[in-house]
Amino acid sequence: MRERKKQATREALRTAALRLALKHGPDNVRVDDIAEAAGVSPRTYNNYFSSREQAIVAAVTAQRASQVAAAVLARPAEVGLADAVIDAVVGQYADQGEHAPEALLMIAASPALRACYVDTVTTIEGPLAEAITERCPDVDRLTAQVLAAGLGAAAKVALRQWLQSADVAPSMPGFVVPSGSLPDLVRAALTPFAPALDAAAVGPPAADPR
Amino acid sequence: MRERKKQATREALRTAALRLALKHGPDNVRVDDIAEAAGVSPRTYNNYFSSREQAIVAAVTAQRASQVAAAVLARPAEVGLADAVIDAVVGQYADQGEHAPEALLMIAASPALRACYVDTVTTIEGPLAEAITERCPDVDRLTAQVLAAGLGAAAKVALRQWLQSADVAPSMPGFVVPSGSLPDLVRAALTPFAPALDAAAVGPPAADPR
DNA sequence: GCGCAAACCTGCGTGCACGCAAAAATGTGC
DNA sequence: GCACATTTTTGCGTGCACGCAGGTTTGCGC
Repeated sequence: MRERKKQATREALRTAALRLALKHGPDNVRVDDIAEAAGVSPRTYNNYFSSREQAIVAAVTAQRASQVAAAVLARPAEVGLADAVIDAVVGQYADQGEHAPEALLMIAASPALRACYVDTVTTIEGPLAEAITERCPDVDRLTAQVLAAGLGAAAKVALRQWLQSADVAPSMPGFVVPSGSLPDLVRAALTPFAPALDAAAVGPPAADPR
Repeated sequence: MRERKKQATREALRTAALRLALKHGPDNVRVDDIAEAAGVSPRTYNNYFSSREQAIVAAVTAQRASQVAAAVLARPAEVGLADAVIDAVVGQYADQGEHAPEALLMIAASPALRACYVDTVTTIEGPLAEAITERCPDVDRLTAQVLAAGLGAAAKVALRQWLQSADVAPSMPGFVVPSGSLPDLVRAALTPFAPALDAAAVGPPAADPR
């Protein structure tokens, strides 16, 4: 019951942060404003989010981590690890939720928000590693962690590039329209790791014969 | 000639930061102290380093980025990309410089410093990507970036684990002795990516026949 | 209901990162 | 050597993150 309230506060902070940021622009929102809008003290804000941008971004990326893990395990057992994992991650960026378009535009326009948004990919690495070991119990812990981290890093590269493709053009402020399909870019970024994933899934303890 | 002076200031700040941190403990050093010891204003400090920990850590990791890139290109052309790259990265953690032992101990003991130290691995990713494309001009830019990022992520996992292996044991403060060989750990962390590296080096544009 | 322990929220104080604009230092053409 | 354009340094002000030490709420056993 206590947990209920905590999640509620989290949610309130997230949505308040996003709403205010969209309304007044990301630089014209102070932490105090968000806290007040959510009905908590400014100090409490930092018990939930350790930076100002984090709350705004969290409104968009809230349950990505758990979704990815679930998606990996949801793939039929026949498909290889590489396909399962890559499809799962790509799927996360296929459907950006409801009000995401405007939010993403704002995030793309602000360097600080961009960086924070890209960093949230890190949160999927833990669950992803667990999902990998669950699907392939033979790969050892370190390898699973490393593979998950590698995939996360690849996704970050893709995200960064997609978000950046905006401000290369000397466009007027607000005119940031990331070009190309994000899912395609993510898939392209993850594909180089397919050999590593399949190799790990097949013969983890096999010392290479030399 | 101007560049000279900047590098000198950087160096002064780095060494001053490390010296003071070792002397008084990492938490008892303010940026004002470091700045004063280096003979610049506190504000200038933040023109060179964007966080307090960064200067301390930089004293240990200063030219790692360029060294890795050089090491990759130094390997004879016959050895595969995977071996070349992995050896180069592992080599970076084989010989910790002169006064590193005590510095590393301090870094391992402070969570903030640990995080910052791990983050410096990011700086090698750019040069590493360049080195990869230089060695294998056929791999496209995105793939090279992704591979470099993946390797960086793997190295971070290894580093984090090594540094953390200390405070698992309920040891008394200061008694943090990372166990096991760091180079071995790093190699183990990077090895899962070997198949991906070799696959990229061999047939990058080959669409998989289906 | 009642008291108690744990978890949580809050105010305060400190140190820090960084934008901004003026001042100082460093090169450049003449 | 002298005026000038650039780059660096610096002081100042603001907002932010977080440790700490109470006060407040929440849930549990009785």
